[in-house]
Amino acid sequence: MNSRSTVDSLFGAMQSDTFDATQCPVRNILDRIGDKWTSLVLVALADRPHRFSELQRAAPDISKRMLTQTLRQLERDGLITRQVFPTKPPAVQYQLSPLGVSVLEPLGHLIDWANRSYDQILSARAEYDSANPASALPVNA
Amino acid sequence: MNSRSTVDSLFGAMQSDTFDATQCPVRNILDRIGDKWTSLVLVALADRPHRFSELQRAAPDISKRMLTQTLRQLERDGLITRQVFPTKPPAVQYQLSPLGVSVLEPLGHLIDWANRSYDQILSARAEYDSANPASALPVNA
DNA sequence: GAGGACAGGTCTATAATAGAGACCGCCTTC
DNA sequence: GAAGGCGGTCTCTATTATAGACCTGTCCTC
Repeated sequence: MNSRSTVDSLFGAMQSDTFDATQCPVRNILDRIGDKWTSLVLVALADRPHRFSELQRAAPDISKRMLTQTLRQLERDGLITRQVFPTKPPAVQYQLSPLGVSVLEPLGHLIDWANRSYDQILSARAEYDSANPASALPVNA
Repeated sequence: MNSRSTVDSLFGAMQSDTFDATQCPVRNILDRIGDKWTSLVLVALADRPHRFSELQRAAPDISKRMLTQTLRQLERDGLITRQVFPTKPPAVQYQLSPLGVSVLEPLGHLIDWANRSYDQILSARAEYDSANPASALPVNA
């Protein structure tokens, strides 16, 4: 039933019938990139290495717990490195690894698209909401 | 390899001090792109328009509820269109809008990166986990 | 040598979210 | 007239995120 005509070479693997979506590399990674804080941290670190509390200040609405978790995941995935300096008050520096740097380029494309398209999306939302006034997202209501 | 200057200009706005992260277009959109099902749906629709149940079959582990919700959001954001055909059993067709098509390119870059980097990430994870055996992610434990 | 400030976290309790799966009205097919 | 597909919605429960208190140090000041 499922048309397995794989037109696009990029998406082909994701569209084949035998594809096991539950252990998809792409989904695995998109889940990480897309979560609420990861990309923010990556962008902050794109500029220069940051200490823990610098990152906290850069994104004031992230809780310590979430920041720790995000950083751990990124470290585990090899996108950032964590360096502890045994200075007077021990300092911890996070910085992008080469792999982490390499994600900035595709991420940058997406950010660029987001910026370019934001207006369109906002007006699409406004239009949708005015067309569906009472039940914008009935599933959630 | 990586055009650092481009990155800087792209991320500049996100790095400024006055930047209000809570209503950041990019985060807004990344949250959507990055959520568990959105990109999967987009990729499926990249091939051709799909009906509701076709999408369900394409991603067997998505529940109807989540699929509905994902589609509503995408429709609201103007990335896909929803067309109801009053046929014998009424059919609903979802397809990408021009805006939806336009996101495929940056998304494709990211997917491409994910595929290329997956091995590195896996081995980074393995290394991390063997270096931190008991407490891979203590925050969650 | 007590008190406070900071760093870099961890722990707990609660709110929000995702997910499974039952249900529904309508139609067609057996 | 029973069964099954379509395109959903609804309810209930498990998972996850978030806020915010707490903790272990090391300074520094008094």
